[in-house]
Amino acid sequence: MRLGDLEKQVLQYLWGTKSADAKQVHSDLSRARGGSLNTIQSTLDRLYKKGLLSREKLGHAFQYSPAVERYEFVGQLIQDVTREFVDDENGLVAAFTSISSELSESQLEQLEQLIESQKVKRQQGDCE
Amino acid sequence: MRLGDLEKQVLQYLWGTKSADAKQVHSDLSRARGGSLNTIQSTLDRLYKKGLLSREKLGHAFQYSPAVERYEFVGQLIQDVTREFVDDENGLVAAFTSISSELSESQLEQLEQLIESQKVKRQQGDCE
DNA sequence: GGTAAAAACCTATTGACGATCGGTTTTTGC
DNA sequence: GCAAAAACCGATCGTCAATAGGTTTTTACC
Repeated sequence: MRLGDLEKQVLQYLWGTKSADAKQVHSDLSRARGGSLNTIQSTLDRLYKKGLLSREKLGHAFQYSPAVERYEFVGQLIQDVTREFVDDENGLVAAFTSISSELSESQLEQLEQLIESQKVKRQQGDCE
Repeated sequence: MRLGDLEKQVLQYLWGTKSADAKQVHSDLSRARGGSLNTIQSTLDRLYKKGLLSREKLGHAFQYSPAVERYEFVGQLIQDVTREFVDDENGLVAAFTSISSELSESQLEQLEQLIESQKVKRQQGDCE
């Protein structure tokens, strides 16, 4: 999934506001960077076609909102990039090893809890 | 850091063999996909200029080898992609949350140990 | 030391793709 | 129905990877 700079900005914007039409996005983003409404429109359209945004006719214009949860998406990208460069099953863990030294105390703490709760979740009812 | 398909293949190849010259890379990779020696040469050169390979004149030809450790590199990519889409400090952890459900039992185990050893490492001598 | 082969290097050309925007069609509201 | 707004189409530009031909440089051997 290749995203250009503007696409990223727009996506970020929508993660922040949850929902907006082209005009809104343009008026907020163009403040800092200029560009025409059309550019924003086709960027929104591109993101929509990539499945990253959903849209709905609300009155006159399309109302766009993120179709993917922010951290879901980043998680997906992480898995993509891992699979892309690592064959074996434990590549993610290996890559994480090299990251671990740069994590803060509290991040380590959070991760530990995350893992713990994941393990608990599996012991009791392995639903779905 | 944008890498094309061939660049990835070459990088993977060199992570596997540790060191090779253009001719070797070409003869091994072209078996499956064809392409000229020149293509491999400029791909190696591009990767070298990106800092992903190092090279050394060995006899006549350049001997290329990875300048980055495989999992270091993937770890870097993970951090890049995280920073790119997440502002706050805990983005990586949040993204990891969405990944955690897809991890195997043993992967969770490994991560837990990794975190534990990292914590221990910090308690005793917080060197450098 | 001159010459032929090999390697490095330079330089297009092609193909994707994002960014940008002009122009046309469709929709909407009065 | 008509004017304004929005959607849609298409063209151009810039970037960059892939590819490979051609030229220069290096190497090795006689």
